[in-house]
Amino acid sequence: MADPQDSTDTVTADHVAAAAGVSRWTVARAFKKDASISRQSRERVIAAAEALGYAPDLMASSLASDRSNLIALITNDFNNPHKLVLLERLTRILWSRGWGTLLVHMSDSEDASAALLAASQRRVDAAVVIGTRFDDKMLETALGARRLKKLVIFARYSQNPNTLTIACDDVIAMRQMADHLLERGYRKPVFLAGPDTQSAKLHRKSTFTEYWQERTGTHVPSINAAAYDFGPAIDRVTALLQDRTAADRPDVLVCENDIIAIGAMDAIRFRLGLRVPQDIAVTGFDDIPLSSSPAYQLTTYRQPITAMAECLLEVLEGKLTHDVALPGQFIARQTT
Amino acid sequence: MADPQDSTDTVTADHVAAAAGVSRWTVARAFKKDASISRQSRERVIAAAEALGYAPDLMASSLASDRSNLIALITNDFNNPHKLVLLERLTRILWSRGWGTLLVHMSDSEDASAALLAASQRRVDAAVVIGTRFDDKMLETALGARRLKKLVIFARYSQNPNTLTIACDDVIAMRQMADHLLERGYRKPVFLAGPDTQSAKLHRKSTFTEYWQERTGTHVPSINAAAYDFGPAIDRVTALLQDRTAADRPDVLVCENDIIAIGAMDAIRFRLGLRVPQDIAVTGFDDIPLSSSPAYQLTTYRQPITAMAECLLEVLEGKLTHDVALPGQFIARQTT
DNA sequence: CAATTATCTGCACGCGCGTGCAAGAGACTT
DNA sequence: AAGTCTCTTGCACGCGCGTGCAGATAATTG
Repeated sequence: MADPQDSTDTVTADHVAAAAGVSRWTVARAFKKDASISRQSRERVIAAAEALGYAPDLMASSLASDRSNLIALITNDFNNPHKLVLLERLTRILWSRGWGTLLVHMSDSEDASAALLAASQRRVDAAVVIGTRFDDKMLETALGARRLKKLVIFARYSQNPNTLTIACDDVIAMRQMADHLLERGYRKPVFLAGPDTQSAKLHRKSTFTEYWQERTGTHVPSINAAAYDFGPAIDRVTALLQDRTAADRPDVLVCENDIIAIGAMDAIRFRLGLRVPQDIAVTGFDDIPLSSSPAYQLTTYRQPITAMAECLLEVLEGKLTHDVALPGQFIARQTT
Repeated sequence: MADPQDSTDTVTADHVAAAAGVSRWTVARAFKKDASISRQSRERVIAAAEALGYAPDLMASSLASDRSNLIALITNDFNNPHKLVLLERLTRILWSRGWGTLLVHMSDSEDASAALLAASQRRVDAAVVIGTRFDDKMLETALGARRLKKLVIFARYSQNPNTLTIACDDVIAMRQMADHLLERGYRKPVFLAGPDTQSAKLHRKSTFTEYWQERTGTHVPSINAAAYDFGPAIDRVTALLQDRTAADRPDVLVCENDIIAIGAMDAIRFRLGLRVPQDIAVTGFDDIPLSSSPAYQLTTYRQPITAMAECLLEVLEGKLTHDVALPGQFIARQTT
């Protein structure tokens, strides 16, 4: 056993053990919940630890066990402010339960494998892909090349059987949205989606169009913005509407998310000089902070992020092993 | 030495060593830049590693050396979309150079110590406090209680001598802003700052007011929003302006950052029914994506984030040991 | 060709802690 | 009081790799 009295500045469990008059392993037990240790030993150890400023080294702990308590948060879509909300909620909740979060950027599917590799080199217990645009090929890469204990798709759907999906229930959401629009008298919607991905399932679009068809017997045309960002949305909506007469226009733009909806509103107001909702109504999805600002007042749907994060915790703890889709909250504002 | 032939699925350097017919240490050298190793051994090792799917375990590596190549990114202000830009840039650049980024949430200065503790328990090589609101007391806690090898304040100023500051040069920026406003004929500015922190130096405000005083001999009144968010900014600006006559109003609101400026614009337009810039001009700081949208077209100042991130790398590599303030880029749009 | 130098390789030891087991200390029964 | 059970504690070993040095090999020189 190393001499705990030496003059290095790092305090290890050995130092605390010596100070408390117990063995190193008892020190470890004092810091472990539900460990078999007497109350008085634990108190003595904790007191000694505080006096010395000791805290267990999680890195060494990870090496010895094989849990790192580290989660890789993987995202590539940094244009959408909603990501900030998701990141905030996830990091806060995960850290409070003892999980560390490694933020990983993944711009294209080429460096997806690099990102996953880097994460696995740090022994992450799970990788969480956050509501991002990706194709299933990328997921295959992720699951194949490197052993990742778990891969969770958060706030998005995946049809890959080896992943776990935690998302908002888009079916409930979009039906509620459609009901709301029908009730308000809208009859000619156009669906504005993000970029056309190969395989990530666009539940929102398919649910809305199918349900609308079912209720009204009419087809819903759809268009795509080149990216999940307001700029491309502005361009696409301007292109769609600029040469149309009032009779020829859709009466509502149903957008896949808020950031695109905001682009759509900007196009309607500033490029075409029309009014929302009098000339064209708009709906979004996510309820980003900006959507409640007086400039937009967007009718949208809020994802149950906190509940989703709680689910993630259960998945990480192994208590939950199946996909989850949770209902969120419809929010009617001034754009419909 | 453990038998490399056993059936566990984790591939260690021992397995690769056996496959390549060299020792474990030669394997390590093959993965280390500038290591003393012959070209052919390196090639043989790399080939064997690829065949086996080996990648060095960074966690074990951290334990053995005492560099973790991990950086804690600490932030508390998740309302400002600018944070997303900063996070994106930092994670991308840091990961590409081999640093991992741990995202840490720090809501109040109470759990600041918890956050720093958690980070130090993971042996981070440095903590980077990102452009966040904080007081120096919190920094003291951070530096005192836990050994952190380095503490870098990013995109913000600190007067604590034990930290390193990497920021945009607010003095150059705000003088340029003032010159621009004077040139356009504005004479009655009000400065809109964020919440009043005890000690974080508000360079932007003091620079602007002092320089304005110097050039015009007139005093610049200033007000504070309750948070760095558009909601509180709307309230504060509405309160400031609602009962004033045109003659009694400021002619320009100089805002500490874009998100506050956007709140100010919303207040001017939607609460007071006035026009920007005809009735009141507005300026911001940061050039967040929304500022270039047709709805705002905000005159602002872009921080040199990439250059700042490069500086951070040099600090992490120990090549740079003093504070840095870099000039950004003034961007004139339609709000002045 | 021997001697010198430059280049490359192997190894003992340790980083700080977890796992699983076995021994010790009490508490309780008959 | 001896035996049984429960609670608590100590320990050998290993997690995968880095450090610093010494020995081995190759390259160079006179």
